[in-house]
Amino acid sequence: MTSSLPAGLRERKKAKTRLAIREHAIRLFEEQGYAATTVDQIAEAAEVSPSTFFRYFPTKEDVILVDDYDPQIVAAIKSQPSSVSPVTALVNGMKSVFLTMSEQEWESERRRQRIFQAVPELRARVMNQTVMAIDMLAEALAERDGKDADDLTCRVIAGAMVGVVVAITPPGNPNGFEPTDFTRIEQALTILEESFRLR
Amino acid sequence: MTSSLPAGLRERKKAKTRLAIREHAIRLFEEQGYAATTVDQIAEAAEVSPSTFFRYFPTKEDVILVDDYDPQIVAAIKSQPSSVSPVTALVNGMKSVFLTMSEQEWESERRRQRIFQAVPELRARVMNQTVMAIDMLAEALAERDGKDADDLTCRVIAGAMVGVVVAITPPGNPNGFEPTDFTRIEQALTILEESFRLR
DNA sequence: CTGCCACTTAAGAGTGACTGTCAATATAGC
DNA sequence: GCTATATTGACAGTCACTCTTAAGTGGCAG
Repeated sequence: MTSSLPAGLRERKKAKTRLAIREHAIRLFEEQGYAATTVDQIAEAAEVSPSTFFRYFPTKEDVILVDDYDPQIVAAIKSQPSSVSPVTALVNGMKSVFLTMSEQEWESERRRQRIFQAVPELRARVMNQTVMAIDMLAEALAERDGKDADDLTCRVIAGAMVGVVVAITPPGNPNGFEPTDFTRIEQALTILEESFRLR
Repeated sequence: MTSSLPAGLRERKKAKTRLAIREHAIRLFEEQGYAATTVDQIAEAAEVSPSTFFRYFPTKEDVILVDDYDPQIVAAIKSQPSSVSPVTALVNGMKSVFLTMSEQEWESERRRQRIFQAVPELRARVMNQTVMAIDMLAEALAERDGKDADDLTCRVIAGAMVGVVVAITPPGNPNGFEPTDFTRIEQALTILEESFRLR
């Protein structure tokens, strides 16, 4: 019950190597800072060659830049009936993902967030990822409501909701995203909700 | 009436060098592509040394990444009475900036946008800049309405409006931001407006 | 069990962005 | 003119990232 079904021995080895690189990378980033850590150091710690590092991650940034959660949230939104308002659907979707995370997952997420906050370069890429999420969200809303995939109103709602989340996500908090902060997001979305007449 | 008041000869020379670097850089980006253009090439074209390039622009990206407009829009918003709704204030602010731009400025802006669209790396930094603009906008709204600088409702409104603009800004259009597209943004913000009860 | 194929890896050379230092030159203020 | 300061170019060095080549390893057919 390690994870899913890594049939071949090759696949398992790859997954292990990938994980080893990421964990050593994050550890080194925490210990020495992001900029001060070289790819060579990460490769050495993970016991692979530097070129192998780049076979697993296209750039040094990507080693820490993986977001598994957005797609899960989008899926959770799609599964809700269109009788639920967009804001409620988003809040429910976020709850179903964040409130079922194990303490271990939270800890891992916290470590990543802390590094993001400290490195403007990484922050920029995370923000960009978030902006990309608007598209997915707009599509999910449209699908749920049986509208056109590029329906303008859906795009507006999706954009507004993501904008609110970004605006409220604690920029000063060095730890990023705590379960506590989640209530703040819910509160902010409620303010938006109260301003919505649509649907 | 060239621009402001470049008293010393030193200042004038600096401004000229800065402009020369930027213009040659943008021209080369258009001709050869962003990645294929080296800093050395830009420096040579602008007749300065590579080290001088980095004295004017901290990174290669920064040579094309200057946004003079956001602060102007924010200023225009602040100057409006609080009787005007946030959305209307934003639309008016954007109008006062974009509709008074000369054709030359539009052309220059189009060229930049075209390069942004083509280079994911630059897109990410622009998006990040846009997200940063939420803070400025939230502050401007709060100041205008005599509220606390970090008033939650103002942050929500600012986030939602910026989110909508980002969501609607033509991602497919290789030219980015045309006067025509501006009406689309206004339309989208109107949809949001109609959904606002606040103020 | 054995040899073959596809995939994965290490090693090394090369490119280009970016940093820091140092000396030479140009400018501004006196 | 003379001096403090600002700007510059030359140079060396680091590091992310790419590409090529050769060797190792798992999976599979004979």
